[in-house]
Parts: sequence; structure tokens; C-alpha cells
Amino acid sequence: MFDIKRLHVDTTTTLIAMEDEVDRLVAAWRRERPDLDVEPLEVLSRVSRLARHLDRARRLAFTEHGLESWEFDVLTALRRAGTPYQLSPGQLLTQTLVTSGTMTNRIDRLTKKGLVERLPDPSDRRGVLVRLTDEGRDRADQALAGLLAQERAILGELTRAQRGELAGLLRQLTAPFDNVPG
Amino acid sequence: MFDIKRLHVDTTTTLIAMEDEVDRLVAAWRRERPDLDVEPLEVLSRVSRLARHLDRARRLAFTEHGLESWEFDVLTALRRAGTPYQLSPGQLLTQTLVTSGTMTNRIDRLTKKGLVERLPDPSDRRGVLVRLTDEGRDRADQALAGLLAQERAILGELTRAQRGELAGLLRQLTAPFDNVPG
DNA sequence: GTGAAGTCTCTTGATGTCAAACATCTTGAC
DNA sequence: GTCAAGATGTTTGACATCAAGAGACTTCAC
Repeated sequence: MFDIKRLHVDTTTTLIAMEDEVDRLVAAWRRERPDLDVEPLEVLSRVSRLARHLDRARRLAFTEHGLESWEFDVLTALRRAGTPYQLSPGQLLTQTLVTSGTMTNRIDRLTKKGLVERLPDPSDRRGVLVRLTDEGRDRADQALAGLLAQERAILGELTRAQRGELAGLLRQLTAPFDNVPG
Repeated sequence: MFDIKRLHVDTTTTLIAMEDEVDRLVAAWRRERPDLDVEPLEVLSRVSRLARHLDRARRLAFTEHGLESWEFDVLTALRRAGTPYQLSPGQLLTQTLVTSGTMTNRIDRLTKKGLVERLPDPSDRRGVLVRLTDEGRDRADQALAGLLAQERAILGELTRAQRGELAGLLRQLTAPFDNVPG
């Protein structure tokens, strides 16, 4: 088993490692269901919970720039595509992990706000291309700067080496999802 | 900068490290905005995306047990509390990271399904206690076993030591959120 | 005791998301 | 050519979530 929790049984110096909600969660399971091996929760429950915290923090950061989180997701996907800043709804799906109906709705709303526009795909008459307007591009750039500042603050807990290690381990978990069309 | 990506420029042996969507995302930003340091995304975008993938996988696993994800979250929080399997809505909030209105709604629906029941708090007349029914307890236990099996499969990518390391690094990021009431 | 401030849960209204069905177009085997 | 299978984007209806605020109760200083 892991000894990590041993590090902070001494409550006088919590500098070494703070307990988090998942520690309490896992301890509770070990008490209630000692027959079960709940070790997987140590990793994956933390991922889920951290993501929820990040969602909330991002929401706050974006409202300062007059954007919603979902708007940021779509606008930056287009921004990353480079000139002429256009992608198909299908390409946007794989980047944002939402369903196609949701994406249609998002494009509608962004079009109404003048941040993107819909064009027919010249090479496939079923298809559509979504293009960023100039204002959409500016808004995306501003919000990205804000987001990075916030994320840097959150990651201040870790050294550069730790961040690299964490990124590598997470990549091993995400790669199967991203590469097998699931 | 990180050298991690260097590991898999050789496309003949991808055993070492597979590229994921965030690698592509970061590469795109470095091309489009070379003036910006987007290193924080290497960690936090992976956390968010992995969480979305996990959400989907969990949803599938739970439907096999006739439960929704949100039902699982509430039922297991009560299950972990131990006999007599009851908590206040407020305690459930902090564990599930939803707003109070959402929790009210969840308790309503679980009550209708006969999985929990609402009792007046004997020590505080503003308060309520939510208690698991016998059926609720059984359903929670079954679904937990299913979830753990699935999570073990996902984590098969990593060695035990890597899982321990990952858990430790994630704890450092989640602890500030969990301990400073935010 | 009394009042102000805080806590706890529920209600309300707006909104975003999903799953599933659908219309349109493309592709490839024959 | 033609037709079935697949791909693409949209529509629909149900539903869960959130933010904000209201109502009921508790706590604590005085």
C-alpha cells in the first residue's frame, strides 16, 4: 500500500503533504468496505474532483472577460487552427468533447453574438465551416491570457520537474481515449 | 522546456509514449501564439479532458447497474458515512461539489425512487437528515464494485509506483481547494 | 431576553446538455 | 449507374444544473 498518508499524521507540520477530500473518502471506504481494494480512487477521484474545481475557477476567470467557459472552448479551438480560423463542426466536436447537438447550439449562439460565422463547405455539400470573426479572435486571445495567469497560480504548488512528471503520467491515461475513437 | 514530446517523434515505435489531444493542442498554440508560455495547459488541460472521458465511461458503467452518475455520487457519500447511513444536505454538498439547489433536487428524486429518505434533524430544526434505505445501500455497493473494475482497467496503463506518484502530485493540487473553503 | 448576523435548506427562472431521431449528402461495391 | 451503408449537421424533448434569493431557524454579543 501507499505510505503517502503516513507523511502527515504529524499534524504540527503540515508542510509536507496536506490531506485532501479524497484522502478522507478513501479512508472512509477502507473502514466501511475493508474487503474492497479502492486504490484506483486515489488517482481517478482526484482527477474528477480537481476538474470540477478547475471548472469553477475558469468560470470566474472568464466572466472577467465577458465569456462563458463553453464559448472559450469553441473560440480557442478555432483560434488554434490558424488562418483562416475555420473548422467544421465535426472537428470542433473532437476537440471539445460535446455531442453534435450541443455543438450546433453553441455555434448558433456564437453566431448571434457575432463571434463566429457559418459558411458552406465548398468541398462537401453536407458540411459547414465555422469561421472566427475578428472580434471572436480578439476575445479568444484576451481570455487565453487570463486563463494562463490563473493556471500558473494553481500550479505554483509544484516545481517545474513535478509539472513535467505529472503531465507525462496524465498523458499515459488520456492517450488511449484520444487515439482510439471512443 | 519539456523533452517528453521528443520521445515519440519516432513513429515506428509508439510504445514509449503516445501523443494525445493535448499534445496537439499545445503544439498548435506554440505555432499560433509563440509569444505565450502555454506550459500550464500540459497539466490542467489534461486533467479537464481526462475528467470528461471518465464521466462518459462512468455513465456507461452505471447504466448497467441502473444508476445515473449523480445518483451514485449521493448514494455512496451516504454509504461511506457508515451506520446509520445519514448525512445533512450540507455535508453532501461539500462531498459532491454541487450547489444547494441541485442537492435539493437530487434528494427529491432519490426519495421518489425509494433509495433515500428525508428525516428532520433532531438537534437543529432548520436542518434535515438524508438517510439511505436498504435498497439504496445495496445499489451503491453493487455500483461501486462495477466502477472499481472499470477504473482498474483504465489505470492498467500505469505501474503501481506510477499510480502512487500520480496520486501524490494530484493531492498537492487538490489540497488547497479542499482545505481553504473556496 | 432581544436583535443582528449567520446558517441551512428549498424555490424559482433561465440555460446548457444529452440522446435519439431525422434530412441531406457522399462513398463504394456491384 | 444504382443502391445500401456511412457520414454530417440539425432538430426535438426531457432533464440536470446553476445563481440568486427567500424562509426558517440558530447563535452570540450585549
